[in-house]
Amino acid sequence: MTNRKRAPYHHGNLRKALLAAALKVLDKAGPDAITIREVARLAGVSHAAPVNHFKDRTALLTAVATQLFQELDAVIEKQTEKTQGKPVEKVSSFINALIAYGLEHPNRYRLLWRRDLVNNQDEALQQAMDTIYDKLVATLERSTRKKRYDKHTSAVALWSLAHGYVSMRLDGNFVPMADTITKQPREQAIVEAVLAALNI
Amino acid sequence: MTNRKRAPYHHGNLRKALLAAALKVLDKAGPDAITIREVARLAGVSHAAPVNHFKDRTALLTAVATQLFQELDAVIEKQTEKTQGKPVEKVSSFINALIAYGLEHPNRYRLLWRRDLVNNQDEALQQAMDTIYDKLVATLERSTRKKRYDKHTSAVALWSLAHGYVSMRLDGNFVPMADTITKQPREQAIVEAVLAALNI
DNA sequence: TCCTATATATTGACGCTGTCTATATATAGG
DNA sequence: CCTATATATAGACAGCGTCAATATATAGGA
Repeated sequence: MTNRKRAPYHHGNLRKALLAAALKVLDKAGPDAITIREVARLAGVSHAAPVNHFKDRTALLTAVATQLFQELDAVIEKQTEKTQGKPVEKVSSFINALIAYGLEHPNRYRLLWRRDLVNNQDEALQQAMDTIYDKLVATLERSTRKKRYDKHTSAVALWSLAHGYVSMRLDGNFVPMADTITKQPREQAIVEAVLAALNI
Repeated sequence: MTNRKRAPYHHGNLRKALLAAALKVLDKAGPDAITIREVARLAGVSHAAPVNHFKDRTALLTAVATQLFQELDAVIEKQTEKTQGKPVEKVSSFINALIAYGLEHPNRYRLLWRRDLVNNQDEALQQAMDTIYDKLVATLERSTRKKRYDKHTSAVALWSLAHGYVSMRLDGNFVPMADTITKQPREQAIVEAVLAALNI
């Protein structure tokens, strides 16, 4: 009857230390730079110590990604909560928070979508992702205006737009510029356009 | 005065063979599976032979990516050429061709946007990418309807939407389904919605 | 308090990788 | 024919993930 949550034996809390080290490496050098041996070094343990907490590299990255999805959820929650007004304002806040998170934390955002690096069957990971998507759909449902498309089409459109935009920005494919007609920041213009098209 | 284009000495045309092998590995196992040693094995040469044609792994992947961008350009060109009608039809064809390519060639599409694996300063690569984007902007310019947003905002919106949608689909985040209101395939609905919002 | 089962950590090994150096060989062009 | 050059090989090195064997610290029952 050992309790996983209690401080462990030798290191103190190696699991937490490894996650912290992985996050540090991630922010500095990107997803591929997270190696078992490097995080072990940063935590001050041998290269084989992490296996007691993460069975392989994929498990470590899955845990990091799960944590980041929860962080993203919290950030979005905070932004949408303080937004007053019509449902469209809530949805707008949601999408803008998603975009802002990606631009502020490039490598964290990159890991979120490197599905080849994580265990996609992991329940905690799936739940963390689903939570966010479900909240978007729920927010869309608050809008009572007559829609041309169903709620999932709207969610997919907004999510795709935001994800595509952030991805391209992080890849350096387009620079942040204002629209020459509306004078808005480009990302604001495209989100607004899609919200209007969907009649949110 | 040697001519790079002529058949080389020992292998015949190792450069071409390496690129073909890399493409084969890519389709089967994804970008990360392309290793110098594996493509050398497939080409029947020693592990150090490729260095004469690609100075390192990044150079090899850059060449593959450049080739794929050219392939994508050709596919889009073919689709838009045979599309008759209003400018909006041309733009629609362009975006649909982009989406179709991604869904048909998942690993090729993935490599295109793995900027960490290629040399982003490579001129041929940049040119191949720019060619495609420039064609989208040029196609948008054919439309004479009064726009709410400038051509780059429109291009960014459409490109982001398509890229985000394909990325999420390839990650298995949403399944292909019809919109329950319009009965259209989801990707058709979202592209149509954005085209309408942009007044193309 | 001691004893033992278990959780945790270390050491060393294996095969894989990219890349470098030294060496070998085939071809081109004078 | 001869030499410079392009191309290919063989071997080495460090870093990686992972596994097996071993060591050690802790928990909980006797």
